[in-house]
Amino acid sequence: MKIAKANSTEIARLAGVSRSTVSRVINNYANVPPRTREKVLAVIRQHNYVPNISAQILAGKRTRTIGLFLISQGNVASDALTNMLIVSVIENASEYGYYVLTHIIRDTHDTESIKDVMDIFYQHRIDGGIFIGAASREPFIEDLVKAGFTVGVVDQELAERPEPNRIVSTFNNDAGMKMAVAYLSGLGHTDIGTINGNMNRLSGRTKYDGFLSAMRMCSLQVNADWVLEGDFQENSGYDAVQALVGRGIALPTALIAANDSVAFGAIRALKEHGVRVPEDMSVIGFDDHAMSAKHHPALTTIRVEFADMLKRLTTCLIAAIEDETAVAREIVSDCSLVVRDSCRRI
Amino acid sequence: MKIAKANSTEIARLAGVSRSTVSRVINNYANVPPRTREKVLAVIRQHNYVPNISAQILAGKRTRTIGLFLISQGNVASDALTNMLIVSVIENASEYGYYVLTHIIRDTHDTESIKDVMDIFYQHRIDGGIFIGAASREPFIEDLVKAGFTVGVVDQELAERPEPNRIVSTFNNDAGMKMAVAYLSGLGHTDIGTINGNMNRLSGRTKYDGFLSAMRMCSLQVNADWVLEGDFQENSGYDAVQALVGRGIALPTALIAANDSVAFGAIRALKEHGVRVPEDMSVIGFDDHAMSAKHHPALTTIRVEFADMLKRLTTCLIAAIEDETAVAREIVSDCSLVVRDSCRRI
DNA sequence: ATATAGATTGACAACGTTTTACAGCTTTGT
DNA sequence: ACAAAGCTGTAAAACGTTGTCAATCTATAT
Repeated sequence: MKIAKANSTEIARLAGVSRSTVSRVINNYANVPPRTREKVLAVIRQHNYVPNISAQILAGKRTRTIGLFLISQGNVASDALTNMLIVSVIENASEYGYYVLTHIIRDTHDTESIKDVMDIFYQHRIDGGIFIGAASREPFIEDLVKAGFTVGVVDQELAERPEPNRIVSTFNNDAGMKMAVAYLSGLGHTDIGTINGNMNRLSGRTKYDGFLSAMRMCSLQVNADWVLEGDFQENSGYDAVQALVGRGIALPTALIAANDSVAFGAIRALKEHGVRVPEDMSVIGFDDHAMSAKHHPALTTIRVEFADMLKRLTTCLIAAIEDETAVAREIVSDCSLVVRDSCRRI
Repeated sequence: MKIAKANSTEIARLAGVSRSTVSRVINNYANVPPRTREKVLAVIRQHNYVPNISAQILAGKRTRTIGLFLISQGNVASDALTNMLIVSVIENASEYGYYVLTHIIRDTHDTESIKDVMDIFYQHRIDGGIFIGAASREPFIEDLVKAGFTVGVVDQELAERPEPNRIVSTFNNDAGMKMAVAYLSGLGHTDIGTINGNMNRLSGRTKYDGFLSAMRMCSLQVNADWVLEGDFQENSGYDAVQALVGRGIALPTALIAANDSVAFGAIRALKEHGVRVPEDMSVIGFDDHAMSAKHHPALTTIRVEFADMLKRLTTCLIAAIEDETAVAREIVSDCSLVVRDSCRRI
């Protein structure tokens, strides 16, 4: 069905002015007297007139749309954290009158997938984009930055040299791990193990590196038997602990999980083997997942302010889009230790 | 920074043809000879040329964008189910080369909020929209349908009269409730209670109505003491059970929760009072939340194929956008009973 | 009354594409 | 050799805005 829509010519005709004047009214320019403005506004209201966005963009206006790119690498589906990130971006963008076009990148190594992303920018569908799950040095992001597009990236480390149209938001995985180790060490633990996330992801690697350097800093030995593989999924925590217990070797007294889901899985497996948390084993998570406070035992964890982080990143991106000068290019969010019931003094 | 972008004039000049020919190549028209086509494509590739989408739309093409509208009514944040819905729409739309603009409607009774939504349509930012959490008879949706926009709505009941540009997707809450009651009744339960969702939401009301008629159908008495208030949130299940147990009255032998989160909360409260699930109390959830299989005890629940539902709705919407004739206007998804460990024969 | 500054308005060329109408050039059948 | 028919390619008119420039009013000061 063809949608009948008034255009500015029609409004101008009905209001007895020129299209220019209608445009001036729409864009709130100062040089139109109240009487004329009111007359035009009345006609606009009466006809439900809304300017055609494509025409506005074509004539040089912003799209007032930002892209939100989620790198899925397999598992994007039903995840409360991802939802929080998306909602956080959308709600914040909305505050500034911006819309969000969300796109999922299945595989950053696939030419087709990347072409899709580049096209969104080159088509001029969006004014800028936020990338979650990609490193800011990823080649295609470099390409976008070089081409002059404005991007924001949630990364694990800041860009080596800041560029005006690249905003990098990090949270300090490394510092978080140090908090976890220091806390456990303070409770008297020396036998500390860890369940890693995917090591082919930067966040997996930085967490593990953080763990290693934190252990060194606290003068604790890293026991290779207690460094378990995981993939940020709940089941991987379960499986890792099953395997560990199954080997019949000595257990650590504390475990640091790459995230809360992994910690849940680990605790589930521990329970099944009669290892009580926190009596027999202290467990620390990472992220402060929505369920962590409700979990039994309530999970001690390293809280990351994801929502706030994305909110700040969105705000910065929009600021950079609207005014290319004088805006923060680096956002560092701190982690904090949330002490609940899953750790115990030894 | 100004983005340097080739336009079709430039491509035409470099390829030694006219702009029209470039356009014909881009749009894959038949009447351009292979030699010319190749020549033009080469130049396009070489210069990373991508047609300006606004210009295309302005000249009468589709936006190839659909709106995804989430009605939040307060609680939209960190919810795995919502994420699944969003991802499902985006991934499916992507299959057809469509983009998704996600928008959150905070309050369907707020004029400003509704105006924002209408504007997105009237600006011609999107070709159609999907609404989650609104009834298809909601006035502003009626307005959109009347204005000729193509919309898809996840509703609890089909529209009274089908319209070519309105697609309604339902899942049978009512039938789901009947399955739950019938299952419990089959296990020998007669004392069945329920924890409702928000009664100001259609899904809350239809579930409760479904419960009532299912009880009638199974010739079971509804005990008003066992009809508990909830709001679809985990805590409301906890609170409802706390209140119930606190009253010191006889307990039902089974509870049907408005969704799995509420069931989790209810079970948590039951556990705290030493009421074992399923030994002392059977509990059935609704939705089949991602956590339900992992929950302890694994939750028996009425599974709703949300992802599949949204996928079908998206496909239908796009079909309706591209071809206004001969497309399904009604999508009914069935629920299914997933038997796990939270119910027991009495 | 006149000059002048300032306020208001309108005409028109962009913006980058699609699409229509048509002109020029080949074929093809006779 | 000629007309009809098919191919290619071109020119120009949309599409609906914005923004610049110049023209026209209006009020104020002289």
